[in-house]
Amino acid sequence: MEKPLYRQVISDLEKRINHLKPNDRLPSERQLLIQYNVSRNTIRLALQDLEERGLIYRLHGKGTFVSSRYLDQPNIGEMYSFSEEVRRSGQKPTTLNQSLKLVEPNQKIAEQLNLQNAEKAYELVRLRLANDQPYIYSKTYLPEKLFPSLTLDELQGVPLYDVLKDKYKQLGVMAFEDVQAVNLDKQESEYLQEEVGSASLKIYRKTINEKNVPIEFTISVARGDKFIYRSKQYNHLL
Amino acid sequence: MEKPLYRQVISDLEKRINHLKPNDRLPSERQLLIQYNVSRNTIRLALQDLEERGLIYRLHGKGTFVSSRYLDQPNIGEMYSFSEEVRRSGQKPTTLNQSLKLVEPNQKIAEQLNLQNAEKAYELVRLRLANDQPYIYSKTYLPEKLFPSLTLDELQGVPLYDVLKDKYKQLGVMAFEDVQAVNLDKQESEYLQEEVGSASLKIYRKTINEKNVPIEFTISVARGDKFIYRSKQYNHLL
DNA sequence: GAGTGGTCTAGACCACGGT
DNA sequence: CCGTGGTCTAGACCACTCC
Repeated sequence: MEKPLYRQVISDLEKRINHLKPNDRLPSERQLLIQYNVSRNTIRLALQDLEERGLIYRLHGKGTFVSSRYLDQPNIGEMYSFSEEVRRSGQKPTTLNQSLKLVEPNQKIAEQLNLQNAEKAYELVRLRLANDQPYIYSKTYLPEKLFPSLTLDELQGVPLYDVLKDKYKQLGVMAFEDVQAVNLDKQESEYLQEEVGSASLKIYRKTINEKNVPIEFTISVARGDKFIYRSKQYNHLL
Repeated sequence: MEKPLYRQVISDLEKRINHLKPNDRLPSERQLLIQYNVSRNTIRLALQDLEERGLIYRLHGKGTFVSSRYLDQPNIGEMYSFSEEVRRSGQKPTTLNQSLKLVEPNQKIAEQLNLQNAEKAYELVRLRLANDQPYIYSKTYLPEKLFPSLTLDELQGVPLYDVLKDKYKQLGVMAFEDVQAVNLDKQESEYLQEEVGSASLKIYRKTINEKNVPIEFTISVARGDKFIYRSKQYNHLL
């Protein structure tokens, strides 16, 4: 059970790219298919992956080039880790796990997690602070099927993703996020210690594993005056 | 000069998806290649695009399915392709180019565009609408150095990025975006025909070319009740 | 076993950029 | 003109899911 060919090509090209400088040219697709002894389709699968992830860019009629990445903020475009971000900015992150309950998901959540009939989900409520000031209030839903007998205890002091990965062998490989501006309602304003009506960010995130199965769905509310959502977009349509 | 086959398949499949419900199953790839009379490769190119954009998901051995949406409202996303996104959701996009002026940039903008001393920048003010309703009010700054003698005329009816690319040979390969929630001030509320104080999204975008030179900086304000910012995050730790 | 998506081959022609 | 990436074909076998 070998790794797919195009995955091997990706790994090798990544190494080669690390030894190159931004805007250096890579060998042409026809040269690469000889070097790796694979078909052009396989080369293009690999290059497409590298392009999507922003390591290279291609110019029709000219060639394939190394992107100038890592030049600005290093963490954007990657999966978001609140604690790491806060620490990076020199502040102290705190996570208050407020409750963990097994619940009957409403229709919207069941849809997001692809739950059938009466399948249940854990609801984890958290409040996240930086330097003891509230930043984000969030509710995370986890399919019971994938995480049987989850307890609040095992989540204390450990990043959620680590528990999902190490204990339950569920690794998130991609996340879709929708960001919306909303005015805070009464309950949210109490948690975030901010006035009712203040602008804040509502973030919906669905994380999937390598088999495209949803492993987590989170709805967060973040203080608008303190929180900035950053992302990176690549060529494709530009 | 036809649209590529797989693009036509994408357009058609998007229409079909709009008439389906989340988690509905699409025909198999082998059924689709008969329906469209193309090769499997072409079908897979189309499906891959739809999957990347989060419209569908595929499960090995099971099939291809319609993704669930986070929110009920028709979602418009992706700053950099407003017109396409709007068209995609079956609405009519309009762009009102309100003014184009050569200005002395303030410090923040000069910083973002790497402008020296007295170098100037064009300020392009635009209002973007879907079905004649205002969605986004934006100010775009373009270095005069890169786009000498830009005129409002040449921007009419053409996507901005096309003009930058075709006439000035400036191709954006990457964009950094910061998204923040703000309460609308008086002027913004007039443009967007929304109440003062309503939550809205403020989006700062810097686009760079293949040489890592900033070619554009845009500050946008988008109606919070209509606009959703969508992005995808990867786990780079694999 | 039948049907699905995932990987892979060996060709072909087109569109674009530069000489 | 040649070399580049972009599109496309018609096959093949593998890995997974469900019955």
